[in-house]
Amino acid sequence: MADRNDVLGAAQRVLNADPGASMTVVAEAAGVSRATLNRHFDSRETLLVELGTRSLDQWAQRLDAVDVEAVAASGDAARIRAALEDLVLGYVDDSDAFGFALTDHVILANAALEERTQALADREAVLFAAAQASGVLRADLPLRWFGHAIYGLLVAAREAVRIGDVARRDAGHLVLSSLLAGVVPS
Amino acid sequence: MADRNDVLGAAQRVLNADPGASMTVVAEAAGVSRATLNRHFDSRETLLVELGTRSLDQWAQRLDAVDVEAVAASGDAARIRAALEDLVLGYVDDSDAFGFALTDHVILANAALEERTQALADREAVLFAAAQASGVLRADLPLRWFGHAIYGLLVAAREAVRIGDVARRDAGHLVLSSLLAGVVPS
DNA sequence: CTCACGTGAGACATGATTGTCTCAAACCGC
DNA sequence: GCGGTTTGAGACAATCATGTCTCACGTGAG
Repeated sequence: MADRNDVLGAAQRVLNADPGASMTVVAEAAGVSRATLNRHFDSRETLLVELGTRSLDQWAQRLDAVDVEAVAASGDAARIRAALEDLVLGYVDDSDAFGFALTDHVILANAALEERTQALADREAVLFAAAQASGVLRADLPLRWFGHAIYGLLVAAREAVRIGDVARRDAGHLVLSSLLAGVVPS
Repeated sequence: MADRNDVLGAAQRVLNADPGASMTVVAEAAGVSRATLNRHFDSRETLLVELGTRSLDQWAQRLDAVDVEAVAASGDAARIRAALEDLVLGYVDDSDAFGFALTDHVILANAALEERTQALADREAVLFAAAQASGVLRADLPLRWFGHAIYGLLVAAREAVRIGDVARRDAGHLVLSSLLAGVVPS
């Protein structure tokens, strides 16, 4: 029997491939009838929002995993740098599964999710601020830019892998290296 | 009277704000009846594809403007570097108007557009290759990655401006600086 | 065995969007 | 001014995804 969570997982896979997939397609992919799909999720939006929530959960988990607040508070440049790298590499891994949430309009338009996104961005910003203070990140860039830049490179990596321009296993390194050092030789 | 081109411009503005806008909304924004809109464009897809074409035209124009082929052939590091900067700054300007085409699924799914996108990416790649050869770009990154990275940062900048995290006039510098030098102090 | 429960299949109404069509009015060049 | 052309307004059919509902079936617990 397909667990509610299994359904969610299948939906994630399908929508990741085609964000416009209909409920019928999602149901088929989940090996479940459309009726059952609607028993689990009142509406399409409910499903999308839940998936958005899932991706934010994952984001939060990444932040927890590196213990951003503690690392930021430490002011230790080496720790901050390491946390930053872990974080970005983790994001790249996640973008594989949650990537569609990065650009899906239904998800992006949801007020609750947007609010939570802001909250998570704030948590992240604390790390960025500490990084700037300790010389790990450039102080001449706006604090808020770092998050966006990472986001953009995630979108880029996802697309590059999809197209076949870069191997999946290289994506993490490319994002991290480009982000930190840029594309010009030093 | 609304010229066909005016309509296209209005459609661009509307869809830039809301990529899911209906034909009715587009027509209203263009100050034209839905009937007339459909006289200009057979279908919604036709309209989208035309807008996609427009954005690719703009891209091509940017490549022409810096004369990529000639610059690449010159092998002159300074010229290459300058062209690269002009190109990216130009893209950032364009992303303001054409940005929605960056992520719209109807446009991205169109075979003809995708083909042309590849062709333009190829033209761009020539410059990147010359840049790598002349030491302007890192040789340890895959050639194809540069285009994606730029694309990603454009998406990032667009979003950052939309949110209000960065001022429009700063976007170009942020993208260029982050792309070239990275976010770590040198 | 039996009963409660979840499920699949499918019919159904609904709503939104799309593309077409018609007709009257406005507009254009001559 | 006239006749051809373009437009707006609105009706129209068709399509499609959605959400609801019913009913028969299978299963699993008691």
